[in-house]
Amino acid sequence: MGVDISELVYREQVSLKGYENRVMAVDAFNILYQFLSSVRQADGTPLMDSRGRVTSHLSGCFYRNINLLENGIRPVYVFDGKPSRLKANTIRERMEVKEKAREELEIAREKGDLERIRSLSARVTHLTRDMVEDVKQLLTALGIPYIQAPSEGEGQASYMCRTGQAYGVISQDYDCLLFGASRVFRNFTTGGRRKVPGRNIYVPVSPELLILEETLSRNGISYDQLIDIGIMVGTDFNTGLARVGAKTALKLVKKYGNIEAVLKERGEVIENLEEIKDIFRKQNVIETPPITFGKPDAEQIKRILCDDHDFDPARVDPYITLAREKMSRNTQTSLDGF
DNA sequence: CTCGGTAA
DNA sequence: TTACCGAGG
Repeated sequence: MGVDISELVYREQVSLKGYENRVMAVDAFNILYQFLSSVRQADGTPLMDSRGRVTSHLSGCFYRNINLLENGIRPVYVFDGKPSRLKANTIRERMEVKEKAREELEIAREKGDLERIRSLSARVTHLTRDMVEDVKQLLTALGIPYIQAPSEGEGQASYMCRTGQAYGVISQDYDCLLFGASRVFRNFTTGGRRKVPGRNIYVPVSPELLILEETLSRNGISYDQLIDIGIMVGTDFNTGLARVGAKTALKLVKKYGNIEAVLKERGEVIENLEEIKDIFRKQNVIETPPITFGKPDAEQIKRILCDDHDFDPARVDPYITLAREKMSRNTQTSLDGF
């Protein structure tokens, strides 16, 4: 998924504390896919309401936002728009992988292999229009703004970070660095551990902050060279060079200066090279999207979660109260600042 | 994923 | 307090 340059990226372990009143651009599709694949029962079934509609995304979105708000963070969700034509291959490959997983899931169900059923169920998840709509409504009810990106959500979120409209981007993907995001937060959650798939063991997971400038300076490369490295390794918009990982790509770029020189030296070609670079450098974005925070609307939240999707009010209510208090306090302090 | 009761 | 684990919808 995305570009794998993790070996080259400078990162720091952080916590959710210490980012009060910071605007964070959330890569919405990225986080929603996480919820869809992870918020499940032991047998792989997602959470559903009484009408059989999936609610995993709503559950994840609600609790995650409560946590962010509780820590004084101001999230802005950024949704994907129309993908670049160069992403067609990646999209088709993902569909094929899902189709294969669907077939394997049938077999696993027949065998009753629970662990396998669970991991395959996570892989076949698909984000529907309705789910996206559900989340947008919930965000509005929570007073959290969202932006519809013209094209790549990561590109829009990264642009907002690069231009200081957001402090950082919340995403699992390293692509954001190629899009120029100065700070990327991964695993930005409260949960301290994650289950290893297929094994009954857990590994500690804590939020980490990826820093673009440090990544560039410590590797002795420019931003353009980082993009070159990403393209050599492979992105959503191109297949990388055979047997070239992040470390090799770094060596090659440092030796020859840029990707064009590397390709010439090796007698290789990458189709649409300039267009791919432009996707990262000259993003198709809304330059100054409106960002307005509101107060959580208890009635709307309860209508969406409890009335429409069977959430237990006893579980929802206390968090609405918490969010409302927190949001009004934040509004107060930001007003005091002026 | 996240919550919350229970065990250590 | 912290770790674990079943349930949430």
